[in-house]
Amino acid sequence: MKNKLKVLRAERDWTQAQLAEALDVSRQTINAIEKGKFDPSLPLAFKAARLFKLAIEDIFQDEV
Amino acid sequence: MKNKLKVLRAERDWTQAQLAEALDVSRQTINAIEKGKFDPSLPLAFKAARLFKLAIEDIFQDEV
DNA sequence: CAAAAATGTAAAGTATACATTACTTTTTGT
DNA sequence: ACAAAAAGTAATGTATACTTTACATTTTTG
Repeated sequence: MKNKLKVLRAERDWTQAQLAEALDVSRQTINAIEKGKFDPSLPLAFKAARLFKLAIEDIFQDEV
Repeated sequence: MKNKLKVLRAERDWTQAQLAEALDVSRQTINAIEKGKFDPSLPLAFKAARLFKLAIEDIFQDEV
C-alpha cells in the first residue's frame, strides 16, 4: 500500500507530529505508515480523507 | 463503520460464503463485518472496492 | 558550525482484524 | 412440513495496527 501523506504534508508544510495530532494517532504511527511499515486501519484512512478532503483512493493506493 | 455489503450481495444474489471466497477471507469475517462486529482492514476494503467496481466510500461509511 | 527541530527506528505491550472449528438458528426450496 | 442451505455466533489462536518510551540520525535554522 502506497500513500501520499508525505506530499500532502509538504503541500501544507506540516510535520509528522502535526499530522499525527490532527489524526489523533502517535507520530510513530504516521512515520511507519509513510515508510510503508504497515497499512492504516480503515477508520484512520477515513480520518485522513476527511482531513485532506480527498477520497481514500487519492491518498492510499493499492500497489497492484 | 456501516457498509453496504449485504445489499451488494443481494443485488448479485451472492451468499456470504461466495463473497468471502471472492475476497479471499473467511465466511465468518464477512458475517462479522456485515454485522458491524469489526471494520475491515484497508487492504480488504480495497479488494471489495475492486470487486464491486465502486469507491471504498460507496461501500463503507464512517458513521458520523 | 552548533543547536534545535524533525525524522527514523527499536522494543515491549495492547487492541483489533482475521482464521479455524464447531455448533445453533434462520431462511429457502420442494 | 421437512431437508438443505445460509446466516449467526462463540472460543481460541495468530497477525497486524497502534501506543509508549527511548534513543539515534538527519535536516533545518540562527
